[in-house]
Amino acid sequence: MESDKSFFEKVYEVVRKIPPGRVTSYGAIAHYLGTRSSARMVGWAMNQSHTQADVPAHRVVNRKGMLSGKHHFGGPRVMQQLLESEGIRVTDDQVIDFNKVFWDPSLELANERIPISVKEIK
DNA sequence: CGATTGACCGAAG
DNA sequence: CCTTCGGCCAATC
Repeated sequence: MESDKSFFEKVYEVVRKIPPGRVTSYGAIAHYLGTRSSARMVGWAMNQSHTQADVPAHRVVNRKGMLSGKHHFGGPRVMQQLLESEGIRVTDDQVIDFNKVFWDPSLELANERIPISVKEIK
């Protein structure tokens, strides 16, 4: 079972499954892992994500769709460029149409079917 | 070992 | 919309 894997490893695994042109939030990942309240740990996992490979951390933003961790990519421009390169519109450190590009692991991975879930963001 | 910090979230005022 | 607060847990000081 996944019990062998650390919390961080689970986070990395989910992040790797984020399809191009999509983004998710720390809370969504935390919720998917069953630790909704530990969204901060997801952030910490991303901080250590540099130790892992193929972890598109740029597809993970906070619940507002803001590029909160852009400074951790080696430059404040890197994250935005990576997202725009995937077709995601970013303006002023915020993802445009966040509700449309939002990818919720607890929904997409649970059913393993067609993506695109129009989730309402407050 | 105690206190602080952190790529967060949600509720309350 | 804003700020403040509590919670959660690991890494760092």
